[in-house]
Amino acid sequence: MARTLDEVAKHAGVSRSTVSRVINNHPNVSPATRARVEAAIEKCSYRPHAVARSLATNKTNILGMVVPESVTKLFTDPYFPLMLRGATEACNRRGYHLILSLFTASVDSSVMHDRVARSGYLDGVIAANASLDDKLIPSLFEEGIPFVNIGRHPDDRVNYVDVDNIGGARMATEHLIRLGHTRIATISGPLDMTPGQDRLDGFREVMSTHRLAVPEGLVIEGDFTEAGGRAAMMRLLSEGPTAVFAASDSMAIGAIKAIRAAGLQVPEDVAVVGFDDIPSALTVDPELTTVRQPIERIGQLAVETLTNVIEGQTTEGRRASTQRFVLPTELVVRGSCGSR
Amino acid sequence: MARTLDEVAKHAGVSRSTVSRVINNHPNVSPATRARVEAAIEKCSYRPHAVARSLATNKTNILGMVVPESVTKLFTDPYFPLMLRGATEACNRRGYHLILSLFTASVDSSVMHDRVARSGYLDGVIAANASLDDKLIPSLFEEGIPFVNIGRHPDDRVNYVDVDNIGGARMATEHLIRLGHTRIATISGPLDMTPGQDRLDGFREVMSTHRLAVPEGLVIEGDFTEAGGRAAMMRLLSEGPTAVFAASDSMAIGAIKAIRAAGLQVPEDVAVVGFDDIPSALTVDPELTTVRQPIERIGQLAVETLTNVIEGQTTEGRRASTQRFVLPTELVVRGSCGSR
DNA sequence: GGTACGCTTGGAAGCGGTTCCACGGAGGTA
DNA sequence: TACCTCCGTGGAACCGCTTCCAAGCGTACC
Repeated sequence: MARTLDEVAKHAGVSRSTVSRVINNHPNVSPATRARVEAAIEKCSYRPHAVARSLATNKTNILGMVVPESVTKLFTDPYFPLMLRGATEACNRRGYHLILSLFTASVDSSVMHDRVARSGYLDGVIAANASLDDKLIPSLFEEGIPFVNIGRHPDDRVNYVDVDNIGGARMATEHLIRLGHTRIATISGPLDMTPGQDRLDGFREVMSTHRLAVPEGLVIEGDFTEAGGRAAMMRLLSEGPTAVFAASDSMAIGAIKAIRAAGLQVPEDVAVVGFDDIPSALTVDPELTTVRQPIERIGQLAVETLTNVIEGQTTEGRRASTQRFVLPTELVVRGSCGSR
Repeated sequence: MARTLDEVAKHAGVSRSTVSRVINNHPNVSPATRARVEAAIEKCSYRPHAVARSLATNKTNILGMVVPESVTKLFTDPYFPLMLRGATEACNRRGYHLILSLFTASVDSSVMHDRVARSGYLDGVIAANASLDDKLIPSLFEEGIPFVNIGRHPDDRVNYVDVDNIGGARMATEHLIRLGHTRIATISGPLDMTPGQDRLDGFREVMSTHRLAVPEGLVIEGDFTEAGGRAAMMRLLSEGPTAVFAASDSMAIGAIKAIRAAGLQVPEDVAVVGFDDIPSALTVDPELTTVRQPIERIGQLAVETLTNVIEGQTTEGRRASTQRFVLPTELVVRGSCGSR
């Protein structure tokens, strides 16, 4: 029941410095002393006081996962739990804790920024899809807190982990074209978020390569939610597309419902392709053709990258170069595009 | 850019005790001094060092949300993000941080227990649906860490927040009986989890009240997942039920797919009722009749209860009585039960 | 046999706050 | 006027750990 180093030291008949050395695996402790101290630690069932240790070392082993307000409303999308599970898994392996901060309307965002950037508890921060103009990133720079963004960022000091959104959108669009569609609509993500932009860019690029027109009316900006996808699809239907590429599975599911509600069939009348490959892509009928991104891996990689940065910073002294990763995406063909 | 109390004190021409008093709103500071100190704080854009403060006060303002391994695999179910969003929202309002711990197979659970119960960082812990025999709860008692469980717990020292699972199951079952069904099957949750038990109990109770038989073959234990629900339903079909009560929406969705795969119709051949009212209850066709539980509110209430316990403990000196809350559930009738 | 070096170990000074205690001065009462 | 009280403030101890520094000792080499 000993709670402090001193008590353990007394039990072992050594000084508290020595106990500290044993705990931290310093090399210069004689085997005999080490054994004695370890026995005392065991006997006292002693655990070091993490806060005191943090104060002395200036390291907490706590990371922050920050979800900006613009993204908090999407938090129920299966994307987040999956990403979080990857992140916590990596934290477990690396011996870090993860503080989850969702920006909510109930608290002023400047207060939240302070709590994240200046709490003093965080060794580093993962920004979950901070949009390009989010004030979070400047405030992290200002406080000098190491961080990794999920999603690309133009500032070349920003470490990030992203998926190949453009490539994924290309594959989806190519696939629809290959199936013979020429009048293809798209429901994009929010265009102030990089995945929204990139998936639209990939779509436009392929359409243009194939010299297919993309009239104004065939592009509608969605919000990544099912309701948004449904609403967008209702408007698109009047334009008579034979296929639609939705920039998220949730929106694709909404689109399918809108198509059905209009008395049309998927994929016979309108083919649908989504993006993400969330579990409900298999729930919907017909099963959704979609672009799979390695969501759980993103969370893992973000944590791994961040901890590398943190630890490299202290051991190497100088700041290593910016870390950036782009993970591949993959087309998963199922029933909603009508290819079988 | 002052980082310490001393620097601020120097700027203001006072001692660091006085600065500390200003920051903590101690009454005995003259208005003039207070103003001078506040100006200095502002000018230095000083923030107290949270870790140092925690060491001195023995309070971190950090809560832990612990998800046992048995539950981590369910983490992608929309239940968790919703509950988490409620919890983080309450944390934001109350000025706490939330550390999220998912027990994962990659790290030994005894290590995880230590990291939760003995990290020294946590003022309190929320156990997310710890099963009755989970070793987490004893180890929290042992360490004397205040905690709240989500889900009832028989130990009468345990604070908990739960929903009326029994009542919800009763409503669902009553509804099916009211529609004329007599051969009603159920896919229960895991019976080592209290929601699994309670929803089954509510079902059995109503069936027995109405003197309806529940042969062995009409009760199958599921695992709260869609795949589990599907597998369970495939077995149930050979028993020829006309209705099924699934103890979670995910399982209900799986059941619907199994029913369809067998060439039958929902609700014409088999009526289906779920539990939870997750968003995809509206995605599935037909929309799912289900029992709504206030998921986000559970997370909020858990945090509120926990912080009350923590703060009551320090201010009142003596431990207040056990805190327990059971939130009501509500039947939401949609298409899958055939009532319209 | 003496010196130098290296390995162990203990002591003490932090890390950046909070808080107890004591002290000086002002105000109130006898 | 003398004494007591209370308020505002500074000093110092303390929270529990890490780590620098110095000292003691044994060994090896000259």
